[in-house]
Amino acid sequence: MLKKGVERKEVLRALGEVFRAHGYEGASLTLITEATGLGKGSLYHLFPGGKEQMAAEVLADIDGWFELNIYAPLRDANDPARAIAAMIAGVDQYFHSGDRVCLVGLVALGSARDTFAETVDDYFARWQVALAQLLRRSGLSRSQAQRRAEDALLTIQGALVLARARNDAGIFRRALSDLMARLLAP
Amino acid sequence: MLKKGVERKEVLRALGEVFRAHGYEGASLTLITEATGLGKGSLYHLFPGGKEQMAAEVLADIDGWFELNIYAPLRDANDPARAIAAMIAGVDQYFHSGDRVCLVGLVALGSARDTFAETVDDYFARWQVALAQLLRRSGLSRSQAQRRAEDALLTIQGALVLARARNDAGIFRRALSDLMARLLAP
DNA sequence: GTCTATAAAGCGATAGAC
DNA sequence: GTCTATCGCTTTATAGAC
Repeated sequence: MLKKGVERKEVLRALGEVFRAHGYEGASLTLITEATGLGKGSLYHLFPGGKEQMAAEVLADIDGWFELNIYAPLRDANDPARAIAAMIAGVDQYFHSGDRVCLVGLVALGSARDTFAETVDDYFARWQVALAQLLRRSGLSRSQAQRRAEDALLTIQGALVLARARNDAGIFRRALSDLMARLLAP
Repeated sequence: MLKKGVERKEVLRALGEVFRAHGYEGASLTLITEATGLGKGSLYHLFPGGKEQMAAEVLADIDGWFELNIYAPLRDANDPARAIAAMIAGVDQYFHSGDRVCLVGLVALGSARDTFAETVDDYFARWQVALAQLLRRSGLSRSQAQRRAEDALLTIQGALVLARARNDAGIFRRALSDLMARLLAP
């Protein structure tokens, strides 16, 4: 029965890609059955709450990934420069160097925003706090650290939007590179 | 018959708000009839191409606004500092200090991106060129100017996403304020 | 636990009266 | 130029066989 958990994870990954590609509104059950290889019956057996539950679990899964791979390392870090470099590398990896959209940002812009408002806010809030506390430890004032962390989050989101709009992954790479320098500045 | 043009503009404004609120996919004809006060018959009389034509004309209308109020002033400016301040003020006004989503960015993230790819790319490309040329005239190198203009566009988009995600318009105000300083730096 | 069949509602789009 | 009625299709969701 441990297999169940593993398989669910796999389904969530596939669901995530569908939501990323078509948005919450645009991700129809037809598209979802194709992406997961599961019939509607199986899907509603796994997710009795339907599409909303699917999206909620996908968002929770994403949150878990960032908690493990981004937020926690930020919190536990001793060396700010190394930690920031690791964060940037993790972000670059996660978003496939700008090819992959941020589902949390996408949900925030759409009409599903209200449904997932708390999850969306939490995702960014915890990121910002973890990063700001690291920057504070590196010598910045409380307000400087907070403002710089805000700038980091916003830069990543903006780079993802612009890279997609202009179909130029270089935008994302350049933005991350500049961001790292800005975060490490004295 | 001049009235016709005026009324069409009004319909396009209403359409724009529906698309902004629900995205291209989420903007159903029911929502559109409610927002415009027009029945389906009238809508298809005005826009024989249906929803796609509606969105295309809304995007063209937005493009026209930016051309007139942002790009052209940027191109014609003599005083870079004044021109950048004017751009920032115009952006702040247009996006209602972060309360209003950027439809072009929203379309870029969704699955309608391919349909409107050229329009979306053009919107950002012309903005970047106009801004970069101004920065060039203010003494920056070609690559510096281009990179800084890219940063400006990406910052605005990211600020809109994050402000909406966190439901905090202050994020947008702060981002614009910081951006102005960054653009004017030597 | 997965499937097919189907329900009920909503979708974009069209026809035709006025 | 605007309306109502309606078409054909797709949507989410359910029921029941296996």
